[in-house]
Amino acid sequence: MLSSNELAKVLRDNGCKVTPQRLAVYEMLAHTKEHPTAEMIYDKVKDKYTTMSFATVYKSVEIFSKVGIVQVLNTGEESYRYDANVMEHPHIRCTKCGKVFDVPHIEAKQIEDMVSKQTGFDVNGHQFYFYGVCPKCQRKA
Amino acid sequence: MLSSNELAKVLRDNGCKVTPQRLAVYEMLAHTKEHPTAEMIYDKVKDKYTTMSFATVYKSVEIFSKVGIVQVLNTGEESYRYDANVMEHPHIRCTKCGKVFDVPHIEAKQIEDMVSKQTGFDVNGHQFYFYGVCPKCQRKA
DNA sequence: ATATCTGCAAATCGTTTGCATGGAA
DNA sequence: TTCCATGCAAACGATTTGCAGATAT
Repeated sequence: MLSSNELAKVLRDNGCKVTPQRLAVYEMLAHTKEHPTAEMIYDKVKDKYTTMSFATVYKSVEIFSKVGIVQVLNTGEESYRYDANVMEHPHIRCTKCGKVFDVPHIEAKQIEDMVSKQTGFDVNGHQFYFYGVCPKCQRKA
Repeated sequence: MLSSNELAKVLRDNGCKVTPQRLAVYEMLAHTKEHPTAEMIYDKVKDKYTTMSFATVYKSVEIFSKVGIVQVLNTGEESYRYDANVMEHPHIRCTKCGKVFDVPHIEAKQIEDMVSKQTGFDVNGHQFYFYGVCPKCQRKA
């Protein structure tokens, strides 16, 4: 979660220009907890920047991902989701309503160490996805 | 991992016909550890059944997945991978060569319980993906 | 006999790319 | 002024679908 100034600095430090579109895309990501897809970002940002295009959304999140200020999620759906919280943390998707939530915390270091021992891999990352029915959908049933 | 007879029974019990193509696709999946993509399945099975089509591969794995004898993996790549081992188990992908391997075992029950308490979800599944460099690629470097 | 399956080709959908114009430095 | 970015439209790649002919039961 960077402020606009911090974001601008990161972009410039990486030889990228600071544009209103990029600010808007990052802003949207920093202010949501819904782990939006490219389409959700586009729909939201288009309200303010009516000329916004899908291409710009994709190009923006690609840069953000490359410079390490946004992470890309793939929860097994058709489309990617994006998260401005770059701390590795588990996610859980409701199989009824499709919403994706954060899971507070899991001490993954030990687990990675164990996996490294078991497989001989030099482990440098992971993604944990859980699936189930969210509290709201449980109440509906 | 079902025998041909067991597979035939499962298919018939679900109102599906037993065809040579379906047997071949399942056979291929049951005899590999490489967690193949649809393309890898197609390439392999085409050697024996020269008329095999992509459509049939996709339709076959969809049925297998629906009746619960194949699981679909999504390790964050462009394409899905398929696994005839339906036991929930973690996978690890080498970021150099792209190969996907099984991770022996993690006691996930406790972790799911913890996630359930933290989120209020009725948790009924998970996918754990690890990323790193495999032993072979480490030696090359 | 009849419902299902195969396999081709066309369609779809998310994502990427080429390129002319526009904007940041 | 000089790149780099935007945004349209076309391209792309994995997957899905429609449908006519073939096959399992």
